[in-house]
Amino acid sequence: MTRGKGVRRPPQTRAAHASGTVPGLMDWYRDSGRHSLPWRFSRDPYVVLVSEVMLQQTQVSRVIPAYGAWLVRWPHVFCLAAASQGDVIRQWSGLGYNRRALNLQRAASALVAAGAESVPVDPAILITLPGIGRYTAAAVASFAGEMPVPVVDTNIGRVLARRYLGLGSVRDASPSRLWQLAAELLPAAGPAAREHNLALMDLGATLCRSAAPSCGSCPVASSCSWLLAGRPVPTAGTSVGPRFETTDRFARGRIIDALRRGPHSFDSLVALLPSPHSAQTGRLLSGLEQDGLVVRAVRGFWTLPGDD
DNA sequence: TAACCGTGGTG
DNA sequence: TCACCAAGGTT
Repeated sequence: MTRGKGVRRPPQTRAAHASGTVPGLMDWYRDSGRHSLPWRFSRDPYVVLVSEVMLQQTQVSRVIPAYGAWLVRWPHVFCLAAASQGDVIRQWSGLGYNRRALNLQRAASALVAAGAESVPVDPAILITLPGIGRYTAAAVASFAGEMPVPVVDTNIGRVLARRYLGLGSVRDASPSRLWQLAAELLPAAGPAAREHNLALMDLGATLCRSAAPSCGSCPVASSCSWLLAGRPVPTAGTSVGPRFETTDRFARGRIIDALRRGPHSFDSLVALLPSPHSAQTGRLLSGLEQDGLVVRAVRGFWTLPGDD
């Protein structure tokens, strides 16, 4: 397939890092960036899209093995578009937020149905696809397409909020302000913008962490508004929810995981929940059916879509 | 817009 | 132990 076509090491020449819009950032990135993350060696927009969707609210360490296995099985957008939904949901096992898997294939199918021969890198097109929002569209455009577009994820947002706005938490900053800041700081050339975006992201992920940031090692500490203000404490977090095991999210996950192993009767699905109630199970199955994650089969059995 | 959507790691 | 968090998106 075309997967290997765009593979190359990120440029690490001195010239690419000699200057930057954030003093100190690119020199730090050259020495301390996460250059070995597998998806950074590719410029194939399909490959980058797969990584970005998997990384939505999911840790890097959990994505790495899933990413490799996914691309072995479906190395091109054509392959994913032709896969069965059940197989796609099974392959997503362990990543959570199973609608992401379905949306990723819906996006692939929509592209192929529209005559595309590859995943586009135009963020205006990408954002029209299911499961792709502002961040993911920008990430594919910048990281795969090397287009000079700003990128704001939770890491970059936190770095910008602290360094430029003096806010301890990204939750205290307005998203539009963060995107505006990211645009103002963006280098003009696409390849340089890509490295800049990755550098900000790595700084947020490794030093400028949400909890216990390592300001002592930070390359921009001397100009950080938040640090200079004495690291004021962020506003209080959200209220505490119920135990996870009592939530719909947990029960939905149990049901999907059971159906990954094969069809189940309604009664067997009721039985595997922490507190077995047929009313709750029926409500959950209706919701899952609405999402397209489960299908009613014969004789009151339930399956993953494509397994029936 | 606030709530919802999984799962696992962490201090 | 547990509240918080993790390369967000959708409704």
